[in-house]
Amino acid sequence: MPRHRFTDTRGRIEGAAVRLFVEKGVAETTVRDIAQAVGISEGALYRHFVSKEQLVWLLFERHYVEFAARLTALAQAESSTRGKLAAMIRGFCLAHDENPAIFRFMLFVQHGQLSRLSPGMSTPVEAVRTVLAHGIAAGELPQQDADLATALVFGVVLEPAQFAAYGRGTSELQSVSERLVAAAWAVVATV
Amino acid sequence: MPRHRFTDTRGRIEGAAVRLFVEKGVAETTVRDIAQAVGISEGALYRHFVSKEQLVWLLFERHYVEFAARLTALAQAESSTRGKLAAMIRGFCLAHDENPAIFRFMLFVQHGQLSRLSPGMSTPVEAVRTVLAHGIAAGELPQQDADLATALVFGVVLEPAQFAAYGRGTSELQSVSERLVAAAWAVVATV
Amino acid sequence: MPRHRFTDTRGRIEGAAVRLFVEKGVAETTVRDIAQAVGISEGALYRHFVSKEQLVWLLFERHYVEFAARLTALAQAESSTRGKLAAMIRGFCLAHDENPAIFRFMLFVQHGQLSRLSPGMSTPVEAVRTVLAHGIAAGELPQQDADLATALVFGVVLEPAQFAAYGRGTSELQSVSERLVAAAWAVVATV
Amino acid sequence: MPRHRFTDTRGRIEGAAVRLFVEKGVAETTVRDIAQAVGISEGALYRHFVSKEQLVWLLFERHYVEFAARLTALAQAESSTRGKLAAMIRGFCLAHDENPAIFRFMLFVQHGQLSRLSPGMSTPVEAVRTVLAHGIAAGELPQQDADLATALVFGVVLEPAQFAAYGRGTSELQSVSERLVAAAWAVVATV
DNA sequence: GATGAATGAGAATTCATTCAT
DNA sequence: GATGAATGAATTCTCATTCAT
Repeated sequence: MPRHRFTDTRGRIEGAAVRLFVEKGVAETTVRDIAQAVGISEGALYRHFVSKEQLVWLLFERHYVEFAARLTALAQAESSTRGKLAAMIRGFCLAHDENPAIFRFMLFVQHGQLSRLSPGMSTPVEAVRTVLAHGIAAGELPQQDADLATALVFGVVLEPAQFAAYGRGTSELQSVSERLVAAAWAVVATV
Repeated sequence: MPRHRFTDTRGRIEGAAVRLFVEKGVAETTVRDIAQAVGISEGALYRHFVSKEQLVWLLFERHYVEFAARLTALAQAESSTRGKLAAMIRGFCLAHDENPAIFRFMLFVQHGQLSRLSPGMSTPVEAVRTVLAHGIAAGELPQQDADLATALVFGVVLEPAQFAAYGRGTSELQSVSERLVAAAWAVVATV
Repeated sequence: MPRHRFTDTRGRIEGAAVRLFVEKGVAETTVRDIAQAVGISEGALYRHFVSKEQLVWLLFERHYVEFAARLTALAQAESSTRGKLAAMIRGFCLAHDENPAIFRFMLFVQHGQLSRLSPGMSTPVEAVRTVLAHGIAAGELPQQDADLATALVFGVVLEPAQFAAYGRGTSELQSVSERLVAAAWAVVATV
Repeated sequence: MPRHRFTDTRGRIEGAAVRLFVEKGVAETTVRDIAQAVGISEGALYRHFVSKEQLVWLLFERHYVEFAARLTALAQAESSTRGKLAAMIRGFCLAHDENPAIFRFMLFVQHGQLSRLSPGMSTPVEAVRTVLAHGIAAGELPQQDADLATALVFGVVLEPAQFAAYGRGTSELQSVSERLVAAAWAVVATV
């Protein structure tokens, strides 16, 4: 029975950490920053996390894997390549708007975490690439390099998110999700 | 203009710094790392740069401004919006292939520097946005939000560069530049 | 006298502490280490001991005093100096083999504690020294410095224990106790 | 050219460290303690040593190996086992009196460094054991376990050193070296 | 211009101890 | 008696920067 049954210190640490990592960068965020944001001592953090490094990795890995699964599920609910791609793009927009900090942390701030992913692990990149590669093989998309196609789709959805973070354009993506769906399709259908 | 024709310590510092900043991140690169890469002492670095911060800023600002000017010049040499955009995309690819480290440093690594740009300063973003806004005003492009259009164009060119950096797809962009030109056009012409 | 016949948490703490102190050193053993070894929480330890320091002192002092008394009793049961010394050496060997961890803790690990002993307190060193000093005074041993003689006797019995701890020679001392008796006698009889 | 050509900061750090390690123990000596004793900042220490751990190891290993070589050389200059042993005992006494702090650090304070010695490395223990084993094989000493004989010889010389450190008996060993030589011989000749 | 030892302000981490439950 | 989160002081170590030579 925790001292404060309803405080959820661990969750508050995670929230503060993601927010600070996005705001200032991982290296620029000190353990003290996080502790102060949560309102606990620095030492207390170490009851919940082994190290700052582990905290970064945990946050990244969990959200990255969850988001990959989410994208995959969205794609599987559709039958056509176009439908799958559209569903995924909308999934990106939704995820961004639900929690822009986590979205940005996972997709921009990574801080070298990508190289720690174990080879077989499913990632958002793999999720999108799988759909596109199948679409190309099935003739639903023109013949093209699947990696490049994947990069273009990611660019179409990530760069508006990046712009949003810098105050250019809308701060939420769902209002432009159909535009992004159209752009993503255009980019892979037009070779 | 090198200080000493054959040593050009300053240039070697800049080169090593950009490379290390891109490889490991700015915060993760120590002054000692840079000095060792160049083969000089740490103290000697301060003959050439006031501080690490100033070095980062100098590198960023110079290349960012130069690149903006380059893009603007490329656009001005063309008359149609389509021509201008195509020229700029090819300019992106060329700049990337000339020096991927500088390209990445300027467009990915530097985010902390963006806020230091003085308001009126011309940037790559402004260069592209200007062309697109004119195209929209002139009816050469469908009515749309210029910021979003700019983001999409940037996504189309930056994400393949990002993928290249992670070893996905080609390492140079010029081989796919016409594909990127087509994608960029598709993304702004298809609303 | 155990507090609870079947749990005896206090005894288990003491046992685990001695073992860990010997294995890793006092400073290197954390309260958490001890608590984990016993299977209780860190806080619970403080129900039984005021502080880590007090635990160390308690363990040391109790065993040190007990062992001194034991040696004295063994000596008193003999009449000749040779008999007294032999009995004490056998007592060392027996004590070592009964519980090598306590033996080592008391005689090797504790050096910081020695200075806390109150001046008049009887110690193993005093026990041996008393016997030797009497033997010298009574002419049963050649004239010599009693402190040095005591040191030599201790060396003869402690160093084999030290070697045993490092896996050199036998792990128990009783199998060589007569050899040690002979060596101890040789060392004080041969000047 | 060092800033202070004649300051020998590194040597002063080593001296202060050995002294403090012996006085207070390795774990109880902080990097700050050492820095203050030398009169430099904590950070400055790290220009000379990679870590506290490395400093401990360096000090231990260097002196341990040197002392082993010294003992071996002393033994080799003699022909009989008795002569070799006597020379080594005198070598122990000399080394102790030259620098009691280093002697104690190397032979008592070790702090787990012993386990880091590479298997083939020559040590003081090996030096003594080799002489004794040869003496036994050559019939110059009675048949006996060489490890136990080595332990006894070490006990005869180390325990007086230990007593000296605690203020019992003489503070220097050379005044009793012939007594220790006799004791050492008695201990291995009397089985 | 160059060197590299030295500084001093943190940074991450550890740990004995406390205390609300 | 027991729990384990929390504290706060210390500890090891890092690093941009300075400066005597």
